[in-house]
Amino acid sequence: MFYLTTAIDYANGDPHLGHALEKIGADAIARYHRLRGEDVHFLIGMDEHGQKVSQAAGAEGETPQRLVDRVAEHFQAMWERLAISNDQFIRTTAPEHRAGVQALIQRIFEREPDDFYQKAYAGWYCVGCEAFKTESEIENGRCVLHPTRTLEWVEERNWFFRLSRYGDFLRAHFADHPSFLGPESRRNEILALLDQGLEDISASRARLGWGIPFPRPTADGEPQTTYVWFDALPNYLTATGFPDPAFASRWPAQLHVVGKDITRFHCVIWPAMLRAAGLPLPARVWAHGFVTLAGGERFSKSAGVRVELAEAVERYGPDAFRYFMLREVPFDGDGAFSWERFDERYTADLANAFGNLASRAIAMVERYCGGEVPPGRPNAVDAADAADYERYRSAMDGERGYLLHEALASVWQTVRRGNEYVDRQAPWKLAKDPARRGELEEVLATLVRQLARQAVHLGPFMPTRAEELWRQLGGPGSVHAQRIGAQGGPLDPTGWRVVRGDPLFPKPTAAPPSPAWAAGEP
RNA sequence: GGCAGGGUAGCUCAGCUGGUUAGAGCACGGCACUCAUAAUGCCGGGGUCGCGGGUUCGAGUCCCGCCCCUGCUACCA
Repeated sequence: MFYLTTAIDYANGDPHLGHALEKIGADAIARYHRLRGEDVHFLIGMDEHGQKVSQAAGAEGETPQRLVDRVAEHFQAMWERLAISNDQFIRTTAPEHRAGVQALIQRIFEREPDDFYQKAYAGWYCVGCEAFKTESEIENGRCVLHPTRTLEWVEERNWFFRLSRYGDFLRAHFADHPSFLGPESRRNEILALLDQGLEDISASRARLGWGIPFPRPTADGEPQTTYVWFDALPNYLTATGFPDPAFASRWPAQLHVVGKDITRFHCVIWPAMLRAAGLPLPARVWAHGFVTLAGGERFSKSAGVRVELAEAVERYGPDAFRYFMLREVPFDGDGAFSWERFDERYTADLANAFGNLASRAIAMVERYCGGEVPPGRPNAVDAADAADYERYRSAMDGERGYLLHEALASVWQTVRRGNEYVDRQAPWKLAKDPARRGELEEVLATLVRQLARQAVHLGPFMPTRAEELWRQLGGPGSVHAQRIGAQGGPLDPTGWRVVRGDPLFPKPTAAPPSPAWAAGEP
């Protein structure tokens, strides 16, 4: 069982490029593991509690539940549009999640009663925000967001979780499991954090309205609401059905895909919570970077201008968008989005290099072989491709981390090789000489073998276009049903009947998007 | 401030434990070809390898100093 998750998205706005990058990347990983024949469970979801949600709802004159219902629909519609293949979609407002969170807390109370304790929390409280403010949120003694209001010094009693106890455990776990957190730079940051020592964290709040009731009241009798850490992070666990004993058939997760900004929560707080509950830890956490907007172009954050996700997806369709994001933004760091780069990549990589290679190969099989792929044996081209696919594999399976951009680059090495091979062999010349029929057939068979491999390996990245190529090649069944790795023998397309179709990636006809950028929130 | 990682062709980057004329892709110029979405292949122009010292027969690659950029330095989900 390969159980992987993405961070649950906070339901206070619609999905943007950043959300999409994470889901697309995780989807490629999930689909890759399915190609390897593994039993995959892929979880995505929404984080729907908290002050900001209830405030946003209040501002729009509706209930928090109605707001999150609407936002969740927007997210799910987008993931469907992007062909995200999640097996499950969890929402923290679901009754099952609520029950799971409370069960987890109870379990910690039972196993490690000393890990929860009550303490008066004191701090500057902003009535406008309905929340306590930290130093960084206070300027001149006033809340940055509500400078007209006066901050109140408020004390309330709530539950704390003894995170400080788990520093040694976490250090040891990191030492024993070098690949627990990647990439390396994030790992080093967390190790530095652990060396500083940990402080305890809030587990409940009294003034929090929109959330899961904390299972135990405090001594002053005030009902408590579960604070974010114990509400949001356990979604990965509650999604398995916990505390139903069957949860163990899926837990622990093999991989949490998260943004680099929340690695700390996933690599310190979450493991400590699980440890306290006596539950196994996830095998790995991968922290991806962010999509930035290219400076010096038409877009800039300072101008309050941003790229609309829907517009980017519609530009060349979901598959091309997925390709661009995962090729251009290294999955272990940041990368910029710009329409110019998007157009360049689309034209050079997808339309010219790859789409056209498929077009010319399929056209020649039709013209010279009546559409039936001639027999052929693996040759030097296959051997060279194999080396590229070995790099693809090591970039995808976590061996060196999750370097999706490198995997794509490896496939494009084979595309480059294919174009070079066609020109060198010049099958259109061979076709004019009946004596060279054998050579012609070998060349065309080689090309189709290459394309078939490319279709299979690009399936995780461009599921729809890969399937369309597979269909045009005359491959059996679905490209996504193919298996690579140990169980998969070399593909042999002999006898397939190719079907010329529309270009996989038609050349752009329209000019780049007009300056219709929307002035949004910065 | 502290810790960490970076500054290499117009753009995005590769250059492992120091060693022949510093590489790739895109973009740009020329040539070739015609199967193909006027696509592709080949050749080429283009870089004081952030700045200044030092070690060495020899440094983008090591050492010192400086400049600039990014991330982290815990209750925002």
